[in-house]
Amino acid sequence: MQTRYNPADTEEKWYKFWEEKGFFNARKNPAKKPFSIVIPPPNVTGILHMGHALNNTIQDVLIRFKRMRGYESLWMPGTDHAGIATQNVVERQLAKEGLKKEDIGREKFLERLWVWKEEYGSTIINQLKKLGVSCDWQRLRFTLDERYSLAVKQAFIRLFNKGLIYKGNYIINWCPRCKTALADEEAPYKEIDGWLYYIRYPLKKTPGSKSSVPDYITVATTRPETMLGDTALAVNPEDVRYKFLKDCQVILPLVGRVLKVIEDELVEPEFGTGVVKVTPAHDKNDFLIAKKHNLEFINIMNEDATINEQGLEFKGLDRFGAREAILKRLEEEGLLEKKEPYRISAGHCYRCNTMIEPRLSAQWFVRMKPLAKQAIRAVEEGKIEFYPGRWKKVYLNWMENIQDWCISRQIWWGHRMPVYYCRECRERHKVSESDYNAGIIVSEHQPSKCGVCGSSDIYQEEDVLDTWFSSWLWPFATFGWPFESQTPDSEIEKKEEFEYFYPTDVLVTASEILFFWVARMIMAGLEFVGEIPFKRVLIHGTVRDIRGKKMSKSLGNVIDPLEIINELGADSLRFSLMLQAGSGQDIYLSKEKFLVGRNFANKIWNASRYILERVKGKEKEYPAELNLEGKILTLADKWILYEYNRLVESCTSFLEELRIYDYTQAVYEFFWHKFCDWYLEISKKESGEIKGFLLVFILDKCLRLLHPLMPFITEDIWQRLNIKKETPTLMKASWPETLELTIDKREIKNFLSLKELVISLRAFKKDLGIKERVSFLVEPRNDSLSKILEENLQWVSFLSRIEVCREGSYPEVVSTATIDYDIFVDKSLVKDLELHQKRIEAKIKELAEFMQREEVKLSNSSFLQQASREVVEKTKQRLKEVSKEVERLKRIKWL
RNA sequence: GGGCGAAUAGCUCAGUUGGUUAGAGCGUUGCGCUUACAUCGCAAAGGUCGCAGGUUCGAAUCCUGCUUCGCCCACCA
Repeated sequence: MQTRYNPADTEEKWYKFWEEKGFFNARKNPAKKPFSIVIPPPNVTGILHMGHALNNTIQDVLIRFKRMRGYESLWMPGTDHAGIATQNVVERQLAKEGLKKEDIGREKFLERLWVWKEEYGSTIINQLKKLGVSCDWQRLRFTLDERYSLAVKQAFIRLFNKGLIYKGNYIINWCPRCKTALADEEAPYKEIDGWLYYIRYPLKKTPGSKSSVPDYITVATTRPETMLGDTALAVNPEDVRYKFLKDCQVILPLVGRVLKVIEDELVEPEFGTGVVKVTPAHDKNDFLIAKKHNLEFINIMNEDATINEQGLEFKGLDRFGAREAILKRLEEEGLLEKKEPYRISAGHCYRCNTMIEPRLSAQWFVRMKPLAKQAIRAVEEGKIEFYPGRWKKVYLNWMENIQDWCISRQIWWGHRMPVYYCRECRERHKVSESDYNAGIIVSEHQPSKCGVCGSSDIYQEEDVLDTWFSSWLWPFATFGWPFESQTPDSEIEKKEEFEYFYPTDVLVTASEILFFWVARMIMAGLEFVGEIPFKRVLIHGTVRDIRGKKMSKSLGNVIDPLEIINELGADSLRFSLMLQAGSGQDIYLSKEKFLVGRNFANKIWNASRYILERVKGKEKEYPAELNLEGKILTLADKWILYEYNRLVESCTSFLEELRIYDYTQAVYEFFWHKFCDWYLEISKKESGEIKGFLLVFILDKCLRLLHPLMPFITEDIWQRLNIKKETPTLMKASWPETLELTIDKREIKNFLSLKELVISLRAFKKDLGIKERVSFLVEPRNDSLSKILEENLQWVSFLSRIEVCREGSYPEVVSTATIDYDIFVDKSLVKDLELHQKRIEAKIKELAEFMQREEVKLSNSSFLQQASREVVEKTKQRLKEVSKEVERLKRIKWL
């Protein structure tokens, strides 16, 4: 074994071994309890970033832990077709050839998309493998797989038949670059700097009205270009300032249209001038008002957000160009009163960041309220739990205010909607804006003729479904649902497999997709299979750079996990992430932070190297389990076994409670600072008949406990151990159980006091400026301690780098003390007493202050009466001990 | 506008029903090649737990208010 751990030597080798031997695969196994997780399917266009690394490491830790604990542990992998994102990639490819997708047509374009998918679609999967994830790759799914597509169609049909899907003309978020509708969740608001423009709309007095009217009325707007589509002005009904508007006509500048004047509570009299221009086809609010007041809808834009023929002279300009042109014209006509700087919040496409254009168009929607109902109940009743629990509120808050979901997309890459139209029926009905259901046939396959009129002139809906409309079925569609309508392609798509593994146990995700995905999966699970999709939801933080900025390519602040894997190893990456992933907090990363993992891996490597060399050739094969009968254990042996037991217990319960950080911390602390720093060091001076076995035993168990975190290095070392192994791989080895130990607590205390003695000696020596290995006189406070010191003298001397004397005659001594031992050294050897004196004085002061506080407490009758007896006893005991300590420290000062 | 969260050592964070002298990692300072490991070991410095009240015998922990920061939601022209 080399003196340094080299991950490159091990990682690929072991991953291949695991995968080829089928260790990742999970199948229905009645002898075992199931444990399952479905992966949040990465976009097929994705490349591994730190967020994936974090998310998947957490899942792998849980999956590996449960597998070792004896569960049939399934991790279902797959990728998401990511409609817009993937289409964009191939569109860019086409653009390089000077082509648009329309040039080659839908069919050819989709062909190219599949070619792309076949070539690059497994990139992210291969990268995940480098991370060490133990997914059941035989089950790899893709949301556009044939079988999966069937599930999507079925889901659509079922909802449609229940009346939960409808088509309608509404204002939706339109991305003029992607040329598609987007769901509200896909169009997050961002604040940008803009202006609030004050525009004068000329007034004309109507014949017969008495009041005097001004020449114009001023309207404030942030989007002057939409005025081309204005059909009314609105004021608040309570606003007395504008009552006169009833008596006049408002003329829309530049266009000349006469506008209605309406009153609506939605108008805020304090904002701007208190008069709102109403553009029903280009603003969500205006749309609602227009519906209420029966206004005319005028669409002034094309799908690429250029002005259409409704825009008169501005036709052909894009929306921002039109704004400039209109402002210029208004200014020329003296109708632009002023402008004020104003922060506008506007939706932006989550795929390409283009500013959203609210657009009136015919789209498909899912009625969410009925679906949300049971999904709310499931969480309220605790059937699904969030970790950390605070997300429950966020979830409920969103669900209770849920809006209908726009699921149609005007793109080509995706599940084309299972909707067909009968041309005859539609023409006969002269389909109007309000009657979208005429001539609609919803069906899995294209019907040969119309069920109503018998016509065979039937065509399919052009739109595809929102990608999330397929992802929300993920926890059951991946198993091959629906089972009724098809025969399984293979044994892993059998209904029994689904029934065994579903509901899944934990869903691990970042908070960003709580609404996009998690909430919707809960609704889908309950709606389509009548059962929650997962029992627990673990929400981890977002990965950020060291200054707290989200990592993104455009900011240039990404830390590439693959680079970390190449430089430091996957285990280092995994461990470092888990150690920082706190309790769902965002994590702030810099490259240096990954050194913790590398250093720890190296520590494991070297500790193992030491042990393996030490026991080399001693035994042919060590037994797997500990039999201590008739064996003599040293104090250190007992202590490490005692600590080991505590470790096993806490690791197990931490992992069961999804407290991965605590688990990581615990196993790190034990291995490095207890096992290596103390037990291994002591073992250098302590032999004993079973020392070798104990070292191997603890190492074996630590490798098991560490395996979920650091699968590669642990497997590599474990394979070198000469113990009796129950499986060919550590992956499938059993998770450690606590030992039945009969260890007297006093012995642990005695060990700890020796440990404290060593620490005091080291500090004492340093304080006094003694570098050489000189003799110290150590006097135990009682006889039994005296015996203990005698027995452990060797390692105490060794670890404290002094000669421990039990008898000595010092003419002049300096002394210090621990609770149980007094320590003396010949004054002539002391080089620097001052530092030591100062520290002792400081310590005395600190303890005296503490004592005072405790004394006050104990003289307080309410404390004595009301605090539990246990607490009072403890306080008294503590005070006694501290006062003893102070006495001793004071004595030292006089020497 | 509504909701959620955070504020603890120079930095990043633990601190689970209120009860040892508030912890760790990194960083800093000093010492050290001792039978694995300098990607190491040892020792040390460093904190009125954001502010102000309140509850309590006792508050980093519970309550109220305030300040600062972050996130999410919303039909803020």
